[in-house]
Amino acid sequence: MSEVRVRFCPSPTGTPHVGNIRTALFNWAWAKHTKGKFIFRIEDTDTQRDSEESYQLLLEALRWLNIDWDEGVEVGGPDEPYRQSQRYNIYKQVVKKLLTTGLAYESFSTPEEIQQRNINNGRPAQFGYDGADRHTSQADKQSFIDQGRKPVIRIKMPDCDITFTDLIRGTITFPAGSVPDYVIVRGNGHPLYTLVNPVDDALMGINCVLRGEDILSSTPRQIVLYKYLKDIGINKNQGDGVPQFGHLPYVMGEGNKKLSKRDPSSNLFLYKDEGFLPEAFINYLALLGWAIAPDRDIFSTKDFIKNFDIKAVNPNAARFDYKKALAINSEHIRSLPCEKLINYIVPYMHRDKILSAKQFANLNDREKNILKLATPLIQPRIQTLNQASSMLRFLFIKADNLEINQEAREQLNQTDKKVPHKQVLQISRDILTKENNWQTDILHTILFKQLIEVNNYKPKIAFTPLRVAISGKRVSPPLFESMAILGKNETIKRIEKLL
RNA sequence: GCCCCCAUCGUCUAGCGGCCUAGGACGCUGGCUUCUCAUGCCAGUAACACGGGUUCAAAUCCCGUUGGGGGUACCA
Repeated sequence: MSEVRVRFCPSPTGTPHVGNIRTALFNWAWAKHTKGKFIFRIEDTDTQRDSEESYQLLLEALRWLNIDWDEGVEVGGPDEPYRQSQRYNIYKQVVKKLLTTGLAYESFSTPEEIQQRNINNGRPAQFGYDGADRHTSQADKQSFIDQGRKPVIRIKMPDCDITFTDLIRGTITFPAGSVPDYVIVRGNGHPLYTLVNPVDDALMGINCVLRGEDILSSTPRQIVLYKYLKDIGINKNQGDGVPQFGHLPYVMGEGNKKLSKRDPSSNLFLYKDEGFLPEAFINYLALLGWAIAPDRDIFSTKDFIKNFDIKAVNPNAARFDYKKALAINSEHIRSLPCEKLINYIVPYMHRDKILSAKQFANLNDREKNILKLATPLIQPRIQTLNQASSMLRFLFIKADNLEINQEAREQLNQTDKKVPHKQVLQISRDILTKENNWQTDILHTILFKQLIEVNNYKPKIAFTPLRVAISGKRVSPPLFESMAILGKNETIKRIEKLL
C-alpha cells in the first residue's frame, strides 16, 4: 500500500464548524498516524456564499488546534493552486476530454421538462433526471442552441450496481438505476462541486477520503467519475483510480439534530474564547466516535495520533455534550505544569483587561511571582481558561479598587446574624498587625487560634468576613494563601476598608 | 415515493458468539476530606429498541418491524 494521502477541503462559508473541524482532525490524525500526507484544499466554487473572511477563519481554526498540513493553501505543494477558484482552466480541460470521450454529454432539458416527462411516464415527480438527453440528436442540439438554450453537462452513469467498502461502515451497495446522470457543469459554464471535488482528488493523488456521512449518498456518482478520470488519464491514483472512503458520523447538537451552522454551539471559536485548551478540545472531539481504550478517555494529542485507527471509528452519530467537554478540559488544565498553565492564562487576562498591553508584553517580577504562587491555587478550581481572570483579578488590583460584590454582601448579612463582621475583622486586624512573619501557615495558625479557639467562632463565621474583605467575593482561592500573596500592608488595608 | 446510513445507561462509549447477573467516563445523588469554592477519595443511579431465526450458547451473526438521520439540486 502506498503512502496515505488524505485531505480536508472545506468551503469557506461562515464560521468554522465543530463537525467540520472534527473531520479535519480525523484526516490529520490519520495522516500523522500512517506517516502519510495531509492536504488542505479550499473548495470555493460557490461564488454566492464563499468569502475571504471565512477563509481566514478556517486558517485561524486549524492553527489554534495546531493542525498543520503538508501540502495546500499557504504552504504550497506540487499540485498548486489549492484554491478551486484558481483552477477553472484545469476543469475546463477535463470537461472537454469527458465530452469528447462520450463519458459526459450536453443536456438541454429544463427542470420543468424533466418533471413533466416523469409525470407523463407515470413516475413520481421527484424521480429525478431520466437520461433522455443521452439520445438527443446533433440536429436537435443545434436547434436548442439556436433557440438560445444553454446546456448543462451531465455524467453518463453506467447501468450497474455500485459497491464500495467504507472504512467505517463496511460494504455499501447502491443498486443500478438509483443514481441519475448528474450535472457537473451549469448552463452558464460554471463547474460544480460534483465535478471539481473528484477531479482535484484525482489530480492530487488523494487515495483516502474521510468526510462527513452527509455525502455518503453522493459516493457512487463520484466513484464513476474517478474511474472516468482514470480512463482519460488524469487520475494519479493506482488501480481503478477510486480512493478509499470513510464516512465519519455526524456531530449532533441538542435534540436529535445535526449540529447546524445556525446553532451557536457549532461555532469552533466559542470554545477558543471560553478558554478550552487546544489539546483538550482535540481530546473531546476525538471521543466523538472513537475510543482510545475501554477505560480511558483523557489523552494527549500525541497519544491520539499514536493510537488512532480510522477503521475503529464508530459509525453512529454522536451528540456534542458540553458538560463532558468541560470535564475533559478541566482534567487537562489540572494536569498542566504550572508554567504552561500560566502561559495559557496570561492572554485571557489581557483580554479581560486585568493585564494591560504593556504588562502583557512584559510581566514584571512581582506579577510573575503572583502568577507563580496563585496559579496552583486556581488550577483545580477552573474548568476553562477564562475563569482564571475573575479568580485572579483581586490579586492584581489595589485595595481601593476592590469591589465587594452583591453575593458577598448578602453572605455578610447572613453571618452578621451570629457575629457582626466588623467584630471579626477587628480581632483579625489586631492579631495580624502584630505579626511580622507573613507566611501562609503562620497566618493560618494565628487566626485559627484567635478566632476559633479563643473566641469560639464557627469557621464559617470567622472566615467569611475575611474572605470578603480580601477577595470581595463569597468564593475565593484559599484565604491564607491569598493573604500571603497580597502581603501584610495590602491585607490589612483591605480589612480596614470594611471596618 | 425511491436510494443509503444508523440503533448498548440521560450523554459519549467498551463489547466484534461463551470472560456480560454488560465495563469505563460525563452527568446526577449521597458520604468522607475541608477556611469558601473546587480538587481528591468512596458509594449509589441507569442501557443491549422490538419480533423472528441460526447456534449447545447471541448485546455480538441473519431477516423483518419500529424509530432516528441523510440523499433524491444548474448548493457543498
